[in-house]
Amino acid sequence: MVKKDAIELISRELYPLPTNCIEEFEQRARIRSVHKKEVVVAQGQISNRIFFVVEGALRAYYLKDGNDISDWFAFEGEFICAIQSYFSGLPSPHYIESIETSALLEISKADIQYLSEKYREFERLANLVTTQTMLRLQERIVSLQFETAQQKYLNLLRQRPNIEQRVPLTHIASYLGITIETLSRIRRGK
Amino acid sequence: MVKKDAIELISRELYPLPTNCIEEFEQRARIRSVHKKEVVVAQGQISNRIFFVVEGALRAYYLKDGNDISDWFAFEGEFICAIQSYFSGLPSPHYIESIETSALLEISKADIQYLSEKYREFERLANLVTTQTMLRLQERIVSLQFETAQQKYLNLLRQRPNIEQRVPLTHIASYLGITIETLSRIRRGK
DNA sequence: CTCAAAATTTGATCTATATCAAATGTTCCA
DNA sequence: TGGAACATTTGATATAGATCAAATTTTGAG
Repeated sequence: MVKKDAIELISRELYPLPTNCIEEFEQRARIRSVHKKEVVVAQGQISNRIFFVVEGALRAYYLKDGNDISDWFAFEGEFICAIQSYFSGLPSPHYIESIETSALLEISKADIQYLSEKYREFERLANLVTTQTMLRLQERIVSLQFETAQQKYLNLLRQRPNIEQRVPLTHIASYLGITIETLSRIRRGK
Repeated sequence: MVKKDAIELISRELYPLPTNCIEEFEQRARIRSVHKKEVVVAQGQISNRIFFVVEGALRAYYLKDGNDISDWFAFEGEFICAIQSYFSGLPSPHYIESIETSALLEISKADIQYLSEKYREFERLANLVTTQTMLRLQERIVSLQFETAQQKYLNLLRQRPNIEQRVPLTHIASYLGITIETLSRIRRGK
């Protein structure tokens, strides 16, 4: 069963959870299938959910002066959420949308709080996800701060070697803070 | 006494800690005075310490092609650490240095782990710091990703209205990902 | 399959910001 | 307290990457 498998995967890969915790996790989480381009969180919405990508790919993006700017990608085995809304309880500046037909494990903040309260291991797992996210954001800042368009592109390819097979170049360009035209020219030259 | 005051401030502002926890925290943390420009963490060093700024100001920076690039500022009431080294246990790419004569509350990862294990409240406090750091990094990415030099500067001033009184412009410029000359010209025009 | 819509590439400019250089202004310690 | 070291400003020029425009390629709904 997909749900149990996903939770066991999380437990195995991130932080081992005791059996009862896994069971309660299973009761409170749900599996959700989304088709390509489906919007999972809309801008302006208050979202208190975290999504774990079981299968497929999603992205978070926001609009700046009408332009679609990608801010985060999540593939199998990764988490995604409307980070600002989730932690502040305010409307999300981000959209979250699937890039491919995907299967998600979805869980609410209330359930995360309940499980964290009850199981210390769960709390630790949740905090591990936060810490890893923080470190990933830190890396990205360094990349955005002073690298050339080409360096940022090569950097991304190093971290996510097959992103080009799964994500349209438009999204990759905005994620890197450059235009599609510039990305295209960089790719030609390499 | 400075140490106790600092810890009580943390407990009050971030997450209330029980009395015994405060006492043990006090036993395990230490107050450290540093003079202006003192290097608290050097690049290449493995640092497993977190610093809370009781008084003064510090910055984290790294060298890229010989250029000094500021990456994080911490003032009274804020935390700073060599984030990558702290969490990975590997040598730090960052330096941490004081910008002013400062007083720091210093605590090691081992002590944080001990206190987190023993006191759930402490663990929650530590995770709160991580979460807030993550959100701050997220904001910064948005700013670096597609804003003009001027927008980034005004943004920073909005978040930290009196940073110019305390931090040399060189450091502000590199923090924003722009040159000192550009920063100077932006300032003239506003 | 077909064809319109969307994505990507290519080309010709433009511009914000970098780079290089030098003139002030400020700091601080011997 | 004088001056060397450092920080900031100002000016002249160069350039990476943006913008605008259009051609080509890919995609996917019917």
